[in-house]
Amino acid sequence: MSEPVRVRFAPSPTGWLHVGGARTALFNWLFARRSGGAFVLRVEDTDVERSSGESERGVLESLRWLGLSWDEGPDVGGPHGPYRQSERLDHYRRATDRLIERGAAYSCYCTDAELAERRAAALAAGRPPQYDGRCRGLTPAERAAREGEGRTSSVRFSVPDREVVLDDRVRGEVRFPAGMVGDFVVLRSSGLPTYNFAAVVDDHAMRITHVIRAEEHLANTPRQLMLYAALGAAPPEFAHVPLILNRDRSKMSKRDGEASVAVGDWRRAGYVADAMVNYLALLGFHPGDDREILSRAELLEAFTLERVGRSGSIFDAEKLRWMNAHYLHHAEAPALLEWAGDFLPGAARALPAADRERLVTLVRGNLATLADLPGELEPFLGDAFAFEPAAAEVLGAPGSGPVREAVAASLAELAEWNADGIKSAIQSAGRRLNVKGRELFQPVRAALTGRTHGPELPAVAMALGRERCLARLTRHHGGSGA
RNA sequence: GUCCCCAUCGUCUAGAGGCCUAGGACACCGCCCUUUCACGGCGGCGACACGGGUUCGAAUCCCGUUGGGGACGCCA
Repeated sequence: MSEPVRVRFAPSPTGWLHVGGARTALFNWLFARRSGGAFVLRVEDTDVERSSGESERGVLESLRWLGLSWDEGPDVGGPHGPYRQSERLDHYRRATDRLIERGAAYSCYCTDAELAERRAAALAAGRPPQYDGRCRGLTPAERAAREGEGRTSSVRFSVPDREVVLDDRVRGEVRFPAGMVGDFVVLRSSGLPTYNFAAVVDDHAMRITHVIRAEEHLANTPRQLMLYAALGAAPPEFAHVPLILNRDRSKMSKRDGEASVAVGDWRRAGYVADAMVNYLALLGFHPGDDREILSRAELLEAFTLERVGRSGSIFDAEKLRWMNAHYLHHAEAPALLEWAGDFLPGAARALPAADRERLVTLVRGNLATLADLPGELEPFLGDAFAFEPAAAEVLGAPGSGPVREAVAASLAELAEWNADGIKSAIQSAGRRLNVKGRELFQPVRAALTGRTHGPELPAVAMALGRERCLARLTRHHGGSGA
């Protein structure tokens, strides 16, 4: 009851951190931090073919970027290390020996080719593609014979023929009928453990109390429960969270035309971690009220497994974008500048700190991602521009329509441009041409800034490079005419 | 094929028998705000997969159908 909570996130370093993995990590982190428990990071690198140190570094880096700090892990150590499965082989070996001693596991001499052939045959015949258990009852003599042939062996678990009942924290009671799984491999012929076995041995050794993971592991759970029983260990609580889906509702994966699955890609595209965390938290979790924007503290305060849904969710890049824009729009200048990092153009970086802050504050309302920064800042930066020729070009350009004419008329009066003057210039042009002020002000300002901003803009723009703003104005209205 | 899971607007979701002529958000479509550093406000469109029960009453409970997904690996 009062046993301290210990949860873990166990990525396999075979690629970049997937948004689904990120959400699983986030839920674990939230659960741990909320209860004052420990969050353990364990690297499941038992697939030597696909695992790499580079991937591990990438995954850890993405996790750090998201701000999901861990208490124990391969980089920081801890009392139950090592935290990389490839460094825990002796644990698996010992557990395997224990299983064999108890008659709960046995050596299997079947080869990959034989197994694949039988699996295909079973499938073709409409039978479940399970291992048929043919090495289970081998006598010592038969085993010796096979070893004599030079066959290598793996170790399989003797699956007991009984129903397994799981009481899942998000799905409730789930019953798995007996006879559904065949004897599965726990230790490969290479000496490396398989996922189900390593996870059980480690979760037990690391004193994990709650296993919060994706629903794709639900079907693995009966196997793991049987292993806990055979090992004489008490299983942790399980909570299987629904999958994150592609548009076609299949498990989210990288494919053409779909949103990126890698957290790092979103980061590089100018998304900020707070928005990502907020968005991911709300995929499958609901705070219980109408809030959509929740800080980490609010998420922490609201999070419970009881409020995690049961059905899969499609990853909606549009909503993520909206949320990202929200965070950008509401960010204080220092935070925005910190987030901006490499997205900030060199010319802006060269500015005095006060100007830099003023500049980003000015354009932040127009940003959807940090990648919009260079474009939004461009009118205020860069080379000086000759105003007179540009203005002449606009005024002499063809085109018609009251708005365009009024814009041109305003421009003419902008020779004496200053912060107070722009509005009266626009208004007087509007009066002359009988066009509502709003219709004029909008396009002029939109042209100036790319979108909307208050009149302080001209003053700032003037200070930082008014010619450049005007260049933009002439581009927009000089070309499109009416 | 077998087992398991899931099922409310296009999408994320609220809803735990009457508060529902089903609420919020994104997107979309209109309208409004620009003597002011705030990036907003208002409105519209739009869903309980289907069929049976149970009940005075069902989006909510039960059964079935359909649909979708996941798992059945010496991947995790």
